[in-house]
Amino acid sequence: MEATGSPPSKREAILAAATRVFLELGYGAASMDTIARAAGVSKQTIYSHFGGKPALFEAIILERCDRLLESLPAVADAGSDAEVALRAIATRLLELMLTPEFVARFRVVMAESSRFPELAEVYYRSGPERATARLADYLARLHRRGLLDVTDPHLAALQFFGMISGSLFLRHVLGVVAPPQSVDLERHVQTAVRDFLVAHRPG
Amino acid sequence: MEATGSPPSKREAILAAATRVFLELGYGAASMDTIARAAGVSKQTIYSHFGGKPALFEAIILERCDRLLESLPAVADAGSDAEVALRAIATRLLELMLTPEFVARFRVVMAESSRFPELAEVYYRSGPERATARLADYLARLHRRGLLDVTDPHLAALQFFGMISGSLFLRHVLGVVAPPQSVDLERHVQTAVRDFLVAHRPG
DNA sequence: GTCTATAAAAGGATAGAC
DNA sequence: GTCTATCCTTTTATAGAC
Repeated sequence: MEATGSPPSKREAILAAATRVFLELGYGAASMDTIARAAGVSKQTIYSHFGGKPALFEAIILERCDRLLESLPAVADAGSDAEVALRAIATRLLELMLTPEFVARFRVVMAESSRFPELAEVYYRSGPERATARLADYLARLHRRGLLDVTDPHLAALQFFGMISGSLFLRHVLGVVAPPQSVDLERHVQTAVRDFLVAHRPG
Repeated sequence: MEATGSPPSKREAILAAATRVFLELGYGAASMDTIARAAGVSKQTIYSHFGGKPALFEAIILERCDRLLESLPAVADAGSDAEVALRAIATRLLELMLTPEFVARFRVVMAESSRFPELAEVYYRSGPERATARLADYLARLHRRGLLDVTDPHLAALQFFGMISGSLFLRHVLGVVAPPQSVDLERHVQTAVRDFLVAHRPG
């Protein structure tokens, strides 16, 4: 909104600080005092700009909601080999989802999904859902060109993403650091993509 | 612990009420006052039995932690067809994970995984990890009998569970109720199992 | 707009009677 | 063991000066 110029305004300072504090402490434990101190402003300034704690929270969650998707490769549009493209997509997805910031954001959105149902839904629609739709489009194109056998692109996309990220993300989001059976990410991606291609081999 | 007899003791009333309140409101928003009222006891009685809020929380999470796994079918041990067995496992897994209680429990454990790191780890180890290990065992047996080609049972189990539950659970845990593209669970399971079998066909 | 100071409320924990 | 009443801290939100 506000097409304010270049100087790092108080508003931006508040947004940055609030993001840090909310993601680190969660909604409940993050106090307006802490955020104010972290931003180097007074509490009143925050209330002037955002109105209250709930509004500030929604602002910082929705702020970068779309940017997460942008980083998913448009590699699907490149005319490269399907296996190469799927590996690139899978690798990028994992790199993104295992990021501490992504995990923290996911945690806090889910934790507050009862208090902010609309927020959780917007988060899902602008993130996972659009990513799935984009992959489904790509798979449909491969199907039409006869390179892959995908009768239900949407379902296939869901299962592909689940196979890639499902178990690993679960472990990460629960904060399990030292797994008994460590997983080699590269090998994981390679195996999953190969299995997917075998299952959808045309003819 | 306490081999107390049959009468619905105050302790059990507290545990039941605390479970309800914690799962519904989350750790932060659940006050000891609310729990006391819900249990029909005074606050002091709770403090006498459990010592404090953190201890009470850990008690109610760890209480049923193991029971979740028990309900996963030991169907793998039956000498039935691999496809039938995998479908049964997948179906049971989804039935379990899409339960409101499971989702609520998962949400609250993850939301508090920063405050209770050990708790989150115990939760993971006694739930997802053991389930994965059990499935990996089953896949290894199928491999030895030449019925399936599974060189890395643990990895395959992770990917199978991910493919089955990953995307659907994500959507559920974010509270998305009305999906744009609804998913037929039975069809989902059938497709996933078939793809898995094709990818691991021996020979 | 921004700050300091304060109000008003809620929650975790405890003291003391029975 | 259990209850009632209370203390103390923290937190959201606002009032008023500059």
